[in-house]
Amino acid sequence: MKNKEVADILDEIADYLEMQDVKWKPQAYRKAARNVENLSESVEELYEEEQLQDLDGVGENIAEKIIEYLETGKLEYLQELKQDIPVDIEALTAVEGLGPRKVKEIYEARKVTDLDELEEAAESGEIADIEGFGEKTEENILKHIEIARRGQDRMLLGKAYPIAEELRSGLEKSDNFDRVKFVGSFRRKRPTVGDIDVLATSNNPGEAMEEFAGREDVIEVLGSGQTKSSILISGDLQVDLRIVSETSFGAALQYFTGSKDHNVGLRTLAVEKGLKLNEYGLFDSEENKLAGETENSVYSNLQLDFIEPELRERTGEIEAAAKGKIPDLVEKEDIKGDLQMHTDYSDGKASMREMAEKAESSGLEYILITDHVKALDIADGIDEKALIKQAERIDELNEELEIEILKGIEANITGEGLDISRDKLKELDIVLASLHGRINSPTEKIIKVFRDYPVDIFAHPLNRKINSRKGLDIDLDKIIKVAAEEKVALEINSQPERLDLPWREIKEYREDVKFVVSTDAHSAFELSYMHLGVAQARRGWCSKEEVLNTRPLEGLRSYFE
DNA sequence: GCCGTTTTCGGCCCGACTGTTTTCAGTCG
Repeated sequence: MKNKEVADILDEIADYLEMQDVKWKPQAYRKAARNVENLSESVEELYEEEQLQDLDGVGENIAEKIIEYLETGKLEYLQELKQDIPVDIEALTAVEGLGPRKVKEIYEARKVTDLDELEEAAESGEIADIEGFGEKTEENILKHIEIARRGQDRMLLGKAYPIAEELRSGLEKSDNFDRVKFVGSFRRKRPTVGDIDVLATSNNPGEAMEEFAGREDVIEVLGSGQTKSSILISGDLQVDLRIVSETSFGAALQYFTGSKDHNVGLRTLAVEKGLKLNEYGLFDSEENKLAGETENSVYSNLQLDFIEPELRERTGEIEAAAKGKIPDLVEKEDIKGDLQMHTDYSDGKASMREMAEKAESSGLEYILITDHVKALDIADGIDEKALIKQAERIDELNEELEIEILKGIEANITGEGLDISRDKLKELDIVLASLHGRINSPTEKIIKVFRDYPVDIFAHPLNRKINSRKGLDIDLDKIIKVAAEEKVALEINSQPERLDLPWREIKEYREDVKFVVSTDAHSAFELSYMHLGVAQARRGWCSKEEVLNTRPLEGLRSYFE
């Protein structure tokens, strides 16, 4: 899968063209880059099937360049562009406030090509002297160069959540704020967020902005105006606040939630209908406002069903909404049980009782205990003897507690099969299998395990870790075909750094296979991650029917039998 | 460079904010 790689190349071309003040081409390259990046299949596949030009924004020229890069690993055109202005464009534009044009001017005036040279030039006062630059720009460069150097990863959604909630409760308590809503990728529940966007209404915009910029956790105020402010809070997390009027709150909510591509699609549709859509509302050709107070009114006036924020990624949601084909998405309240968690029998921190009581208090009807098998060296696993003891303990707790505790295990897919015997598995209610290390020909091994063992759930299928580990290179088409035949459900793992199966794959396969959403909790607190997994199921267009643990216990059992 | 049931040529999103300017360009989202 070289989608990200190809997208980066196209973005780099756009940067260089922008430096040279070329018109329109940069946008064309960026559009193509976004569409390659957002592909659900691999760009290599499109190339092999000679379908690159079917992609919106990819014409003859860009297709040729993609082909050259895929075939040779290089791109002559980009090399040439680089020769004219040999700078590390990616690193330099990562400095807040520096874009391609300024990078070019700094290069031409001071021969700065990378972050070290930039720092040197700024420290010795050589930047402020460049025409069009000044003291402030130089200061800002010095202030932001360290952040650029750290090459910040986007923050995990699960990590941003508590920060965002605290922020919201603070703003909601204040008299300066009336309505407070999250927008942007946080509202769309993308697995990672670049910043947190907040939309608000206020009777006192000036004071509201002042209060926002004066918060205790503010490290730096990046900008502050009448309607828009940006701050940097602890952990290098940027928070943007926009204050809008009550009458256009819905339109602003729609606009700032994005995604950008979704909005482009909506605006195009508006234009086709002779209307105009912006962050202030939906207008007809005489500038009469047709909608804007609520988000719903914007969609309904475009003759569209309401589109949930999680779906707004331009993967066909606008077309579906026009035909009334948006699925009724699964909700966290639909979830009746949690089918992966670890206890102090293996590497979990809490006892079974603690886990069960916490799950019960959050309204679940059943849980599945899935400690690791001992053979797995990454965790302090459970052996067969302890498994018997655990089963007895589960029986005891089931006598005592309302919630039903099911017996399970997370078995490891090894080179030879599973690291636990078939006989042992038969004594369990539900069996999870997963991959941890790397093995040779994983696709075949996984399929063999599905065929040979009574596996019910394939846990965290790609075994990816966001920002640190790429997913396994496995053939999901083949695996899911067998999973469907053997009634193996695919897990949507709710751990913030996993969120695996990822949403694009969920969307692609949701008609072929069933899913379960589980927390994989290793502590009682982590049981609260369920909403993160549900959000990814929603991003994957899943309805309640496609998620097995929305069923009451009997329904779940009957599926796996 | 891409795209088109109004076009194969002429459009391509645009407003807020900052810093540097005396009216605007660059950046960001």
